[in-house]
Amino acid sequence: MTESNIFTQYMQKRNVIVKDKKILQSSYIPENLPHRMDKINEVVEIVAPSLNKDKPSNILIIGKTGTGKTAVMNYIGKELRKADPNQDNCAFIYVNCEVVDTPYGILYNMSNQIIEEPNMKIPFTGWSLDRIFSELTKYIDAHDKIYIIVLDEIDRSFQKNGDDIFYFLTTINEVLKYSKVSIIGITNNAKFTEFLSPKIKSRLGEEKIIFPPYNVVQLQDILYERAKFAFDEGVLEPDVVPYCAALSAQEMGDARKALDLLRISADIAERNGDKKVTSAHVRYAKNKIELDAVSEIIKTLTIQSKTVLLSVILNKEDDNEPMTTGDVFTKYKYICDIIGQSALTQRRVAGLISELDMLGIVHARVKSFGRAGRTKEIELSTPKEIVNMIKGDDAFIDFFAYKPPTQTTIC
DNA sequence: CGTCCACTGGAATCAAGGGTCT
DNA sequence: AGACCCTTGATTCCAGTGGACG
Repeated sequence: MTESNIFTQYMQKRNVIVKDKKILQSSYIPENLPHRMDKINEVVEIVAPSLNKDKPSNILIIGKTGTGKTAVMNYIGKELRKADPNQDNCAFIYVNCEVVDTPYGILYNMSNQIIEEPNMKIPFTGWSLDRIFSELTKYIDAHDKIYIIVLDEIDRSFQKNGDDIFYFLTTINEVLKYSKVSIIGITNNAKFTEFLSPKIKSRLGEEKIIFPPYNVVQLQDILYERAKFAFDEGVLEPDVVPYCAALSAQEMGDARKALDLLRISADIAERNGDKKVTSAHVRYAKNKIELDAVSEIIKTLTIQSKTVLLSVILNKEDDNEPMTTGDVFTKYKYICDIIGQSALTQRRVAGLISELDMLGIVHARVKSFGRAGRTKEIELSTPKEIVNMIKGDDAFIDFFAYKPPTQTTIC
């Protein structure tokens, strides 16, 4: 028995309604992937020869977020390891290009999964790409097996950095004598291949598999499949799963969102001390998720970006008219002046606005006013909570403390 | 129908800051 | 220590461009 501490009372009164939290994580790989057996079989059929040291075709997997692409690949990876426990014939490597989206980052990540000897690992910065390429090639060839490399969210990295890595990976087989590499690219952008150079395009897309979005019924099955193990009988009100499924089906059948929704709903119920999860919890969870997503993004913004955003907010508060890039820039310079921050060029600010637009924090569309020029019409599209968060940011304390000499109090 | 404004989009380039290697 | 390497954010330059106005 441990001594009591400040956590004991919490631990004792805590009511637990989720038996096993990790089952509800979207990263968890269930024993059984409902409505995806057909896709699994398609991939297995292509990949299977690797167990006999034959190189499988490269595969390009296309499908919207939350359609099970990653889950299927992880599942296959798990099975592949079961079939070849010592990885004598084939090694399965999974790299998510979204987390690390620089060429070096991807290569670093990938290489260190491939390279097992600790003293041969690649340092996380400092080397030239060429050097990694050649070390990696050498290492791979020395091990005489099939490497299956899964590149998740492949389009992310590509858009930013061109196709160097993919060129390397798709042509590496020409240099290899003993080992072979086969690539499985995962993308949620159906038009991804358009950007590729013809050579890479044909290599990468030797086989294409398309993952359609889930419909409501399928989403329900997926949720029930997990809920079965995560909750005791009767903890979920009967309408909870259908509600989660319905909400997520509206968002392009995203199973990850559906799971998040269920997990967070349960979390909230738990923290409230409720014995059951109800649709009210789900509504609350949906709200929380949306808010968290935006505030997470805001936290990672540069000070400059935040300043631009603040400028947009203030512009909107001054008058509700739609604003232009010029308006935002003027106000932006004004803010910079007060908080003593060097101001960027208009060009750069216009760029930052476009970035904020892509993140969905502001809404901007190009509009032409004929002779009066062409500009972006910018609207703010964030809830109050976020606005307050920006205003409360440390960087702007000085700004809000500052009172222009002529200013009269505004209520 | 052409002009011409006030930006946009893209590309090339720089500087600073992380690091390794010899 | 000095030579290199990669990444990121910012700067600079320049060629468009949609459409209201004349």
